[in-house]
Amino acid sequence: MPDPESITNPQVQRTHRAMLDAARRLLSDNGPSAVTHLRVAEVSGVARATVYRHWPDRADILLDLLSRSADLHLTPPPPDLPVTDRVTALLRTFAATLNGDGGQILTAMIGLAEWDDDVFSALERMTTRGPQSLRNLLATGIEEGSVRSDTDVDLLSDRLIGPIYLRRLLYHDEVTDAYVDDLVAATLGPSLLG
Amino acid sequence: MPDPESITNPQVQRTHRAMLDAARRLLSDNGPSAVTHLRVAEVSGVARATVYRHWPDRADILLDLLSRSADLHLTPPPPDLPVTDRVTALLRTFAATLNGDGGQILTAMIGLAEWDDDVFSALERMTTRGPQSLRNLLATGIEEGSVRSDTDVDLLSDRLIGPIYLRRLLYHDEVTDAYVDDLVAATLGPSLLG
DNA sequence: AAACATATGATACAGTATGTCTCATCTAAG
DNA sequence: CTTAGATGAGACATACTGTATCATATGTTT
Repeated sequence: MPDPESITNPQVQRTHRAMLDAARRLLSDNGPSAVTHLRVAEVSGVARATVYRHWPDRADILLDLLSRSADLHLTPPPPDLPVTDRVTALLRTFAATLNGDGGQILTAMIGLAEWDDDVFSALERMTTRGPQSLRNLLATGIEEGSVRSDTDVDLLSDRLIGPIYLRRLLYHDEVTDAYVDDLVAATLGPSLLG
Repeated sequence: MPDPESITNPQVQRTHRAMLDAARRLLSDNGPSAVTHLRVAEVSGVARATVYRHWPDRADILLDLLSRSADLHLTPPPPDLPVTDRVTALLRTFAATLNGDGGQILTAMIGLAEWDDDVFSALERMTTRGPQSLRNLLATGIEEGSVRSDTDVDLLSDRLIGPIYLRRLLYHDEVTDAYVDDLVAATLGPSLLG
């Protein structure tokens, strides 16, 4: 059985990567229920026993896969722009990730996290890092005066991210840049009038 | 095999209901993957063959269960109140449903709809009725002048519902009345200043 | 009340999936 | 070269899946 944390053996790295790639494809094509030891073995070409050696429990495969993919790429943009523009840029990259593979992975995690605490922990790590950088950005805006000072930062973050999630996860609509622009304008715009 | 649409036979009604109750409990306790013919038969006390007679495919059980539960109770409140108060009342009942069983069922549907078109159709019916009554309410507000006329109704609906979904589905936090109140105040409040 | 139609229960059956084990072979590292 | 560890191939028992059969129970009709 290979060491789960620091894998130095290149043979182990190869098989592990091949199996994870297969699991990723299975998840993307057929959903979480398709990610089993048997099917991962079939798709990856690795022996079934080896899949069990790496992940004794079926949920471990998904958790490993999801933990590695749990990056929504909500990196803060360069600080030489107005806050509202930086917020827009941040949310655009976030929406782009949701439109791509991130949306499916997030969907899978939401469906599993309700009944699996480990998946929920991974989901929590995945969904707190992004909003945090957004909150920092909004806090900067409040200091600058470009965002209303009586606005709750946490709620404001929810109001910017919530509609984007809604559109992707429930409506299965692509989140366009125009949608993000309108959302930011409607949410942060009126503050300039106060 | 019983007629799926108009069941008049009381015997069929009994077994069908018993099996659906078992499926509901299994879904709530252990998630969609636990809703199988075998386990529904065990929990309900019905013979396994009978479960197959009612739903030949495993997904049909969930789809039947989800379609019946797909009511988010987004009923419009009495029209003798200001629009913003009616919006608040509407969203409060919506949040209450999400806090209860509706949240788990919706979570299950989101996780399945990504890879099952039939579930997505059911999800679509479930998530369009509610926003529609909200949109009608917001349109009334625009006519009255209590909501900014330059606001896109669809976007405004998303901005009110999105954060509520976000809080329940991703954060697993209870959506309190206070949260709804703050959300409505922040979203519709500034319009009064314009 | 009797006769008919249908749904259910119980069981059997083959096929497949799951989880564990063994051992020969292969790979990596000293 | 030698040794430790990982993999491949297969066996094995168990459980789950999907279908079929037939006796029994239930509902409907005359």
